[in-house]
Amino acid sequence: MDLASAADKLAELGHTTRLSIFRYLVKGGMQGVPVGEIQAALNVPGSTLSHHINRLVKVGLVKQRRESRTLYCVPQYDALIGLIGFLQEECCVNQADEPGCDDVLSHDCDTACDNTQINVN
Amino acid sequence: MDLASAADKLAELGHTTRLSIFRYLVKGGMQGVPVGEIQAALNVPGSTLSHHINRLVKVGLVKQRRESRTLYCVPQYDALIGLIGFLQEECCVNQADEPGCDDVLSHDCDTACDNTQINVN
DNA sequence: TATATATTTCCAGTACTATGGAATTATATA
DNA sequence: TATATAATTCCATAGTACTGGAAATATATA
Repeated sequence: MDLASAADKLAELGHTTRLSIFRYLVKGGMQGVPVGEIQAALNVPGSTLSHHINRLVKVGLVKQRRESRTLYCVPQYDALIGLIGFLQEECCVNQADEPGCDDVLSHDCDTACDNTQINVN
Repeated sequence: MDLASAADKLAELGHTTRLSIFRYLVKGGMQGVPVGEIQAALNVPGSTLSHHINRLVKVGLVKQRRESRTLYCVPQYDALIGLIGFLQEECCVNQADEPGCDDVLSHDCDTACDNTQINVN
């Protein structure tokens, strides 16, 4: 992922309502959640919600699937994974031979199988 | 990290100039980078740069240390790690017994020691 | 003290974002 | 066709962000 599209995604997630929407969609799973259910759960007026969902769709974090009158919103895991990957590779693992974030990020791996030293670089 | 402060950090990283600044600081390492060096490297007017750096400082992604006339900007890895952790835990690992992002995110761990099945939940 | 360097704060203009009621579109059903 | 449901688009208003020149602050040195 390039810097510009990473910034776009970060900006859209950088709003409490939209971040809440995305989190709710993830909890709902891959089959998707109807707009109306999000509206009831998060208590956001319809038009406001629609604007926010549209922004998430525009940057590829959410896709929509219509089933008769109901629009299902589906979180795009790949987009988020790509974003996390950008942050880890471009903004975390550190090119100056210093610890950076590697120690903390590889922590789960180390404790899960504490035999090999993993070099993330 | 709670949702509100995650959103704050995401919003500040969601701007190409600020994301470039943060990435440049990470490349520079933990000793920090003078404001003037960032200005020369990214070719941003001083006052504009100062505004952007201040926003990164306000949400805890950057700290500053003065050494005589020079202000060094230091990236705060912990803040970014916390943010990545929030995204992984709240928006990626999936509560509905579906694959979610786990398969992709645990890939490095699995290949590093392909003996145990790691349960991220 | 006068001057130079490093950076910020002040200020103002322009642009974009957020919000939500009202009207509209899409679809289903009586 | 008339009515109901699901969600969007239209529209206007208010607020916030972005930008950068000019003036101010902080510090060092001649």
